[in-house]
Amino acid sequence: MVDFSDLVASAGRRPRTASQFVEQVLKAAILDGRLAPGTPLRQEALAEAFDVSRMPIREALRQMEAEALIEFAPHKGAVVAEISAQDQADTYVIRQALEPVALALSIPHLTRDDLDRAEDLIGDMDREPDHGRLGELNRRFHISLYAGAGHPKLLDLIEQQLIAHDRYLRFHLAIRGREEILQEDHRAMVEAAARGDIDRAVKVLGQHLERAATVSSGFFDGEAGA
Amino acid sequence: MVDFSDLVASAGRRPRTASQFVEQVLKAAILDGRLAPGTPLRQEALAEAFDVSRMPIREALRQMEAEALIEFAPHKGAVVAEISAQDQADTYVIRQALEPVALALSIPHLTRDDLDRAEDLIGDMDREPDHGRLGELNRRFHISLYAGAGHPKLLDLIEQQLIAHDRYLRFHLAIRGREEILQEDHRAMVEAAARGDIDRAVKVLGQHLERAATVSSGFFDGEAGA
DNA sequence: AGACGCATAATTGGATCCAATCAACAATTG
DNA sequence: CAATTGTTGATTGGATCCAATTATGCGTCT
Repeated sequence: MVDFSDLVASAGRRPRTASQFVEQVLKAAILDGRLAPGTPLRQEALAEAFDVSRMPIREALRQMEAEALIEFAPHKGAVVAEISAQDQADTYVIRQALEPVALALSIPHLTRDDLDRAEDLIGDMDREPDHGRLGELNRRFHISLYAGAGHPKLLDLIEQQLIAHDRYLRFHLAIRGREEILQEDHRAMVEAAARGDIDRAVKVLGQHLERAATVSSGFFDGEAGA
Repeated sequence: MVDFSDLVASAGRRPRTASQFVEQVLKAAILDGRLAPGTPLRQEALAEAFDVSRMPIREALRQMEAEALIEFAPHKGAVVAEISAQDQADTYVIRQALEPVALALSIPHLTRDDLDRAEDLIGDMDREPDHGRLGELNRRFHISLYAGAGHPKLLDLIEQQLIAHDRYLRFHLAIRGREEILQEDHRAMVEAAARGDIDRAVKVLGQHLERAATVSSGFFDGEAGA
């Protein structure tokens, strides 16, 4: 059983509406693994923990359903979406299709600021002791390299996939340590991007995703305990 | 001003919940252009037209926001999402990245049924007089070719992009007639897929999307009247 | 005359209440 | 004794009501 009160206590700044607040907190909790897959989300319990009525809860759940973070069944309620080898593989296939395109489009327009930010994030990842925050840093690193791509819809879509990836990264970090981050690839990508070497950067990114997918794919076969 | 009652009158079978019914009707109306971009969606007016309370309306709107079909501002309400040359270009970039991957993965596993369905849909498109329904047929055609790809998340994502594309296709059909469908490309794709010729099929698909994007891109420059 | 401020109306966000649906368990029957 | 059916409790879906926020229009002041 999960104590939802802990979640709301650890929340950041409250947004304008209660719905957004609920969504923000639940989303973060699902992504960093505090809410395990399959956990039922009872509206009444959540309402009490957040000290609001059931209505903002319902609206937040509806939106998270559309983001595939939870699964909804009419008159049955919501549960945290399951993770699976299949789902993880899907995410990698999609990232492999989208991110090289974004990177290639982005590199010609990358600014010094973008590259600095990417390098800073690599350093931040080296120093970050909390696994729960590594996912966000990794996400921001990748996105910073795609910042010049234009095509906001493309970037939104990639961010969604990176968010989905976060859930898996969390598990891998907990079990196998942080080798999964593959920081050498990150450095090589920034270096190639800084030189404007599109082909090289795209190739490294492709290998990076390929390697990450391979390392990750073994996870569900034996070690998936909890 | 739009008469929402007409929309609800033209609706199909009612799903289990009122929210789903509202969402289904509004979604279809936005996609086929009956609800123009920028149209404000007042909850009270919708509630009256659908003969339900404002609550199912709100839940439906929330979900459509997550699908980017409407735009939401706190305390201001919802409007039908705008369309733009930029948004259309984004959609094509994303489709160009995703669909060739899906097609290549799918072809080895396509069944006779899948191919028959694709061919039937080409014929249906030739015979369909209603522009509003052409989008759905085109969508189903593309998806039928990707049916063997596995990776359900990838297919869902592609379907989302095809849905987004529907809104633009509707406008092009109304203004320039149905040349935009490029049925020769469709036939060539099925033919190559049936032969198991992945390279050829992927190449035709890439050109198909390229040509469609080119034809479409001129749209917003001069002819956008309404 | 134009701009600012205040009051009022319209609209959405949230709370509370009721109805419909589903799950679990007990009683009954073959 | 197993299967089925009725009944009760829990949970979600929907309706109504109230509060908070925003837009609009008028009046006043500069």
